[in-house]
Amino acid sequence: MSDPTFSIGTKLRHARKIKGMRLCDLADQVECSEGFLSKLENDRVKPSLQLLHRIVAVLETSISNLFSESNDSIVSRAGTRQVLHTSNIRPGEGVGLETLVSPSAGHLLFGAIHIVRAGGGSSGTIVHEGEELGYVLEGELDLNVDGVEYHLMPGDSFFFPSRMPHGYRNPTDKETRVLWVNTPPTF
Amino acid sequence: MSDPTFSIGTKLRHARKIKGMRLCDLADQVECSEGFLSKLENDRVKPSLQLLHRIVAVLETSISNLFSESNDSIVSRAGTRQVLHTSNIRPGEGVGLETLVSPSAGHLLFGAIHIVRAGGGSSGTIVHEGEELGYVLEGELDLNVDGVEYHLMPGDSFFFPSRMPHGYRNPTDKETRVLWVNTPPTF
DNA sequence: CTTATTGGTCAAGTGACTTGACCAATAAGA
DNA sequence: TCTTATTGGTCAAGTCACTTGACCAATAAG
Repeated sequence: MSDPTFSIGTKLRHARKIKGMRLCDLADQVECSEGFLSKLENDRVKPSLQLLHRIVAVLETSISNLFSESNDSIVSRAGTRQVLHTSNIRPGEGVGLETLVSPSAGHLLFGAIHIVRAGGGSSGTIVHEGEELGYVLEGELDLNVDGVEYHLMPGDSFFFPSRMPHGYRNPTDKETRVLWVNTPPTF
Repeated sequence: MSDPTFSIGTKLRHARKIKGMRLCDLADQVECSEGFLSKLENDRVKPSLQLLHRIVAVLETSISNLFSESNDSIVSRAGTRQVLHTSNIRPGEGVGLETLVSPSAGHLLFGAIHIVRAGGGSSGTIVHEGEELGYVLEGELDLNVDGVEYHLMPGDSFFFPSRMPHGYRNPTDKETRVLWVNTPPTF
């Protein structure tokens, strides 16, 4: 009822997974033993603050992030989300706004972002492992997956493995809003 | 450009993961070797149709499902989704409709469903592994996670580990629509 | 000056998956 | 017909990432 959403160990493990590191990689960089990190992620030991500091530095998170009870971060409110990018990628390609739907950047098996694009906004083409799912909340979207073009309307959705080359654009001059979910690699 | 979305091996692996089985479990039930299944899931061998038949039987999928090119199942259209439940759980609790947003039931690292609930519709409380994310598309939702009640409006979202006891209901007599994403256990 | 406690190390163990050597049964070639 | 491939597998050893338990130095407490 008042437990933090995730234990310290779980948060650390997720933060590590998101960076695609193994225990031995982290142990190398942090300069401590792999076994100790394992116990740490399973909440079997308490680290010193010195060590914890080195760990969060490597994992690019913060100690406060680890310790935040963040009970309320179970719910994320429409207007209050953390901004990831305010992209204005290339001239004439419109603007975009990406905000974080899943809480506290990381510590997750999958993540979701809310994307708003106006006036022809487009994206690059990224290829990686994992899977991608999107749901068009508002407006229209031209999605290109593996060379095939799909035109999506509100309520339409898509799903594909991340390794398929993909990109998208807003073909209209109205705003398009998309909820985009994907997995980090190698979970 | 015309590859199937997933290879046979990947589909088989996902189907197995969804059932929470290890290679040795499947090998036991199918009565073949673990090594061969490993090679099969990595697309290094072709099985006989007899063997494949036994495998899909255990995994509760079908051969046609494995071989479907399903290029177009990358996109799922608003009105055309597969219905999972048409629930009318208990008298006085309203009705619900759950449709599948992610394609072809299974073979996925995570899945998404679209939930529509009218007039006080509620859900049971399930506890399992994994993580849950939801986004309120329309209407209002009362979400209960680990004994704490949250009231959500359109555009609000939630995220929590599946092991926290959770349930939800529609507190209004209007329709509520939610996009719900979660992971199968043990990925 | 003992005796705990804290914060670690190290090496062996484990679970799940992968790999390579091998093999029986059918198919094909001279 | 008698080799010779090819197909569809088995089996045991190997690997990878993680876990576990025995141990240990340094500080704290009785």
